Amino acid sequence: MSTVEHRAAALKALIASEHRRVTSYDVATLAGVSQSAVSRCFKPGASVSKTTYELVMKVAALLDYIPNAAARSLITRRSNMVALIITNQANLYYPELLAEVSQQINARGKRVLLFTLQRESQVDHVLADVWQYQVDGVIAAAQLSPVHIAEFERRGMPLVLFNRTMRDQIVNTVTCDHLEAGRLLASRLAAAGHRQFGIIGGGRDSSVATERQRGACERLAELGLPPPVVVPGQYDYRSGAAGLKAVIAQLGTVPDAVICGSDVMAIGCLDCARHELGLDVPGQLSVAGFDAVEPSNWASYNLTTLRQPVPRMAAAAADLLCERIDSHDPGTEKRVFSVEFIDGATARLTPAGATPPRVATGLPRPVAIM
Amino acid sequence: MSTVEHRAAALKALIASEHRRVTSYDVATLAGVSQSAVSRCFKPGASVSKTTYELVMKVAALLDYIPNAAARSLITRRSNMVALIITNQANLYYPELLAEVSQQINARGKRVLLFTLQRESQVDHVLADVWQYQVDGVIAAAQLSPVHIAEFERRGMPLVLFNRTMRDQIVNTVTCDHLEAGRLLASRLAAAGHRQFGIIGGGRDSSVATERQRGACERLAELGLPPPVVVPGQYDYRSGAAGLKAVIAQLGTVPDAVICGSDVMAIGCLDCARHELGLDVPGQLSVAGFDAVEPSNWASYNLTTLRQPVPRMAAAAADLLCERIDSHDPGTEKRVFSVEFIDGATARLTPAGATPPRVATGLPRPVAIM
DNA sequence: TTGTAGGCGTTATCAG
DNA sequence: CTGATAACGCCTACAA
Repeated sequence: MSTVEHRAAALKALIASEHRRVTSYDVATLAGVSQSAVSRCFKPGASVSKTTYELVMKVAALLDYIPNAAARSLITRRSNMVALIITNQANLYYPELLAEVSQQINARGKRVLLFTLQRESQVDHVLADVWQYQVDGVIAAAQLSPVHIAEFERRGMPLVLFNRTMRDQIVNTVTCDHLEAGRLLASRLAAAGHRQFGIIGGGRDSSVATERQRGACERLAELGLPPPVVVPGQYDYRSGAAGLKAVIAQLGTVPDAVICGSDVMAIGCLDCARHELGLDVPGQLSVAGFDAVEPSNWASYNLTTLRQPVPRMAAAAADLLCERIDSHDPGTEKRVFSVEFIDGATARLTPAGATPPRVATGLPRPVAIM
Repeated sequence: MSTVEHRAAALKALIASEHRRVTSYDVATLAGVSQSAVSRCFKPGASVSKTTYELVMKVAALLDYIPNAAARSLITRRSNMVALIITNQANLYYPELLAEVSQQINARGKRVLLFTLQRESQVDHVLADVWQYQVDGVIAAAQLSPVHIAEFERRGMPLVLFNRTMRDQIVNTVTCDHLEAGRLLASRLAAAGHRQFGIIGGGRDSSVATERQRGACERLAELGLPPPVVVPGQYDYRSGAAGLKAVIAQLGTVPDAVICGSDVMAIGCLDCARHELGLDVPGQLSVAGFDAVEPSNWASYNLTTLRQPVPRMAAAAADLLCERIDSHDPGTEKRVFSVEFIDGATARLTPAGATPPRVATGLPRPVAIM
């Protein structure tokens, strides 16, 4: 007499010899039910009797059967995959972004198909793959052109941009208010008496750095302070040192404060100031960054910086995308978060809320800065 | 008279109204060829006349047609996807690993399905997804149990472990020789006259830290030095400071050198020694790490450490996996890389190749240390 | 609750 | 080189 275990083993051997996979049909045959019954057992909330369910599951386990996602997505037209397009830089500087997005997407029953970009030019290649793989939606932490955005539109592919803003584009985004962040930093530094600023910006393709820089400049102008010296940077450690020297060269003297477009540049700036130029920070020079990356909090730096709520932003991006996927509604939405001020030890600051210097324009001073 | 462009536009509208995708059949109809002809045009190296090819491609472009990967993988039994399983920690400390692996996999015509692990317990969940999605192979930078490994075997799923070794398991791995790295560091420090060592290890589940630690201890014993004080760590900044204090407490004095299981811990140790305990590093205490992460090279640290050739290892992992996938050969292989010594400024060292102290056991001294 | 039958969109085979 | 036809493994009305 042959038990179901024995017959399962024999069937498995046969299947292996035929170089094919275990299918729902195999399970059905062995369990003595129809193929659709098996299918229903693997669909949550389907109508199956408890007896059938248990029998099918037992046989499935015996055969190591697992439904084939490709076949499923063919008929459901849902791959349950989301593409995540991210630049190398973004992952280097916010490694937690990836983990958070991935966790959030998985928590919503979808998988992440990952594409990392080394160069801007790889975008076209990556998008071709995205269309092929029939992902349900895309989260992009990379610069897309309006032409690319239009293609998403045309194909009806839900898209969420992470920390990228596109002027005049109707598209879902999750961002921090980087303009406000730049203004805030300028306000706080100006309130503490800094007058001459240097700014080390980010790359040309980064809307984030541009916004931060614009916010700071705007605010300094409002306060009637002398125009800051602005030099470009590439977001890396070396840019910080090079940027500081360039600022000093252009100014002919050491500025009161340097605002850097990212923490890594701020740290480069800081190390250069202290170890290479022998400057006292914050005594002679204040240095501030953006992002609050892990090293900014280390004892050797203790950087004055602004933190983005990356985990919350990642969750929002996942949320927003899944909403768009499930609702089939092409409407767009922008979710904007505020930064958190990190009062480190690399800038001379007066306590938040202290009276800032009267603004040159004579405007009433803002009620609250933070 | 209706041009092909007009008819394409009309067909697209029809397809959209039917809520279905553009298929190769649509292209075939519009181009006046068979569906198989269209299929062949998208298969590199297939036998198609130039005329047909160009006609089909033109029509395909007009319709925005792109082959459906799910349907293809159903029949070819190849998804051209590779799962990458990585712990959050690994991505935090080696963010370049992800980018490199991803690039290498893409360069080989495959995509990366990403799974990040927050906890060990998520492995089972992740593996279930891996089977569902019919990936062609898996690269794992996470700890898998022998039971998991056996399941890969059973399902004939190619697997490459990244920087994890499994005793008595027949499995493909790409690793650094961490035992050798630990020995090397101990040798160099001992050669420079350090006698009493402290070691801050890694978590229990990390074979990497264990090997490094074992190598160092082994070598110190061979050299007849007093047994080092070993304390556990969790790979993070705080563990470095806590570890240093624990070592000092256990020893009753400051050791000559502390070997840390990772750079981040070494940096924590360094900051604690300098800023909290007021110790002169390397004057009173030498500190060394492992991994040569980016901050280890910053001016404030300039850490003595060992670098793993991460890009080469990533390429090797991708290579090895693709080989296993394409060859259908279940044979396994282990690729082992050597670390590179980074002679920073946090340890007193004599130049490489200088005569080390005679070993206590009287064995002939090794020909070359590096 | 269960089984039957058709189709998702592609590639592979084979005859012409 | 080209076209007809049969899979691939599953989901889903629909009928029983």
